[in-house]
Amino acid sequence: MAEKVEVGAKMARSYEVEPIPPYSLRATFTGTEPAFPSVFDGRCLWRVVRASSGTLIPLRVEQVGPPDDPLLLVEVLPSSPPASEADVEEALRALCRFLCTGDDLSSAYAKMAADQALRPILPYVRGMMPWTAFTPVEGLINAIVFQQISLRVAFSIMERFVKGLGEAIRVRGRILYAFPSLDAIMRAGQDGLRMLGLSRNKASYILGIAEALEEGQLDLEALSRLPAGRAIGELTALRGVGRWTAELFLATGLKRWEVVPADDLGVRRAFSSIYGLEEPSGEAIRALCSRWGRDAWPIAYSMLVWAERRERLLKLVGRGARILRVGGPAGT
DNA sequence: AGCCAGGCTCTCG
DNA sequence: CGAGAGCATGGC
Repeated sequence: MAEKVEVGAKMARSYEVEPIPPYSLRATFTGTEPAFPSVFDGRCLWRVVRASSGTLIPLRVEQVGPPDDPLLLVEVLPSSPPASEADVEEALRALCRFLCTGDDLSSAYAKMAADQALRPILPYVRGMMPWTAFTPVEGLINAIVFQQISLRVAFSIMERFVKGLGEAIRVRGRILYAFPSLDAIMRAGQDGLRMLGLSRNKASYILGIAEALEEGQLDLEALSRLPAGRAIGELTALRGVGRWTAELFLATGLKRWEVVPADDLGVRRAFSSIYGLEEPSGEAIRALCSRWGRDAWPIAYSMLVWAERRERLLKLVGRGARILRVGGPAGT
């Protein structure tokens, strides 16, 4: 321990990461924010990583190259205790997984280009990586918090949850938060969680999951090795986890991209408007996605973002000017 | 004001 | 079994 004190105490260390192009941090996070405590300020992504040693490691990431020749500058900000080499390596690995720097979307793009309805979307989503949770645990808790309520509300509750239970770190004149530990969540208990805006049900779901994780009855990483169907089965056995939650978790928490939360309201809206389907069922969407294999979630996510963005645009235009209608379902 | 929002569980018939 | 109520907060 002692010899590491002077190494990282004051000086920030920085690293370079070369993502697989095309890659755009800005396209990935503007309009589609990461869940708190990951923060994107328009230029940099800020995040505190909890290493398995327990050390909290604050990171700052900035993209310096263009999407087709991308380079990420990662700064390991000073912390106390200072991060060891092993801590830093672990933090960088987690960061790259989160940022999808090693994920090649070229086959997803090829499939979109070959699809009449998706080809026009492609230029708008190139370089945007699928929304991802920083860790599996975070992904599962996010998915539970996101149930039913609007994204706006869900994000604000996540922020209260993290600020209420996660460690705060002051760095570069900013306050960053670590995602709450399982201990902190369990200490908060039912009442503590409810105070943060969670419903009775969601508070108890999250407590149940935290306990199962702590006692080793639940191993989220182990689900990575199961076929998707079996993983969904294991997950839905948990109280508070239905099919939607299990699928969203697999796609965003474990990056099982052959899985799409097909019953999701936003996904259904996207498939409806882009393919001109009327109230498509989850099964209809699954059928369409199944031919995309592991590109299913990146493609569905692209559709989701584009449809949402277009909706917002139409709403905006609708207020002032005349609408020039382009494509979409023949709605009356 | 009241309803809906990126669901799930519990209850009841 | 299928249908319905209740739930947290924020926006419209």
